[in-house]
Amino acid sequence: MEESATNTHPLLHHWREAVPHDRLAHLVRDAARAFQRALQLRLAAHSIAFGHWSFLRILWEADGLTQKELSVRAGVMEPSTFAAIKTMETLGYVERRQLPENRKNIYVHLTAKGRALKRKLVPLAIHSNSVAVQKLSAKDIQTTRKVLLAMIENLARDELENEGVKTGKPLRARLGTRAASGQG
Amino acid sequence: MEESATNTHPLLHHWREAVPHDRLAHLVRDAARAFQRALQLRLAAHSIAFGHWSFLRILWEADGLTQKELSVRAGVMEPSTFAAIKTMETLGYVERRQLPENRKNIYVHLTAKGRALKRKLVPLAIHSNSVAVQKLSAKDIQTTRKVLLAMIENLARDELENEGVKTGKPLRARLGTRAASGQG
DNA sequence: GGTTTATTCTTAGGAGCCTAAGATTGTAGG
DNA sequence: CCTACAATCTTAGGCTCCTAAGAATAAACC
Repeated sequence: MEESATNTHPLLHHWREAVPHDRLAHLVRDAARAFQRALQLRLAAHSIAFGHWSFLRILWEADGLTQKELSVRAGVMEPSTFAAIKTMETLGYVERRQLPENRKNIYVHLTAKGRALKRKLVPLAIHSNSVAVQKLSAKDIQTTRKVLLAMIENLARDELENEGVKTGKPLRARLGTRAASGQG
Repeated sequence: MEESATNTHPLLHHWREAVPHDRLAHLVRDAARAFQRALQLRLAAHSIAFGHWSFLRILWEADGLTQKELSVRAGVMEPSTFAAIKTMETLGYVERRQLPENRKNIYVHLTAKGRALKRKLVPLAIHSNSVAVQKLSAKDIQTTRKVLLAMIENLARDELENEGVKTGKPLRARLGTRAASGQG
């Protein structure tokens, strides 16, 4: 490739032609970054961190969840949630409350300020998604959704199965029950 | 959702049912993380950092590239490449060389040690990919590839078009020429 | 030739996510 | 009750990637 066509965005590089069979992971990765950049740029115009978006969206639908529940729904580990929620508390988007009946759990509640963001932010996400799916058929999108979901499940299942068979570290049984059924 | 089914891997949470139309970005994101986890676990058994993998693979195919060229091919920014290559140099996988004809460029060359990793590491990636595509038809995979690529291009094009129209920061023209043609 | 501009590498600092391990609180069993 | 275990939050530190800005070099222009 000595052509060196007009250089564009890094993410656009040479996907167009060189797509051997083992590049699927790269493609998914690049797509994820493209999505993140797109939304991040729009959120930045409102001074919202990308990492807060996921939690805001969950809380708009279900206020008062614990950090643990937020972690599960956002698909991230507890420390990630903890850091994000702490910052969001500082920014005045949420409050962290304890109940006398269970002082272990921290219940996260939106403030009026946090609730008000919904109206501003949701359209940004919708727009990003619209941009992404331009000129693509609903059928192909649906197939992609199915494939992505299946890959997530395939990889998660494999990880669970390989639990104790690690060459290096023991890794402990940190993933809980092995409930991955089959295909969806 | 007070059900609290047997808790599984965070990435598996509630994708199965709740997939409204604006969750495509999430799905792509989760898939990317699943891929990363899968490969990372296997690479860790050989004490290879996930972030080095991309560069090793590029160098196996094209040794002696500059850091800039590596950045473009890996789809990351220069500082990311710089940090990775520096570490890889410390680990003895690559050497950084300068030529008298152009003292600005740094040419990155694999060492014997770096070259030897190929035999060990490539099978790991192939296996990860095989796991991911289990039970999926070649046709659906192909569609997914097409859709992901189109989304990357759609989002990149949009970013370029919105270049100067930022509400917040000027953002400068850091993306170079606006070469995004049309559809692929 | 000398000044401006562009390219490339580098430094500095931050966001988002992770694992490992500690602290606290709740639960179960003897 | 009191110990052992489990669940949740928290701390500490690391990895990957980013933007912004500085430094060095090359290329372009007058």
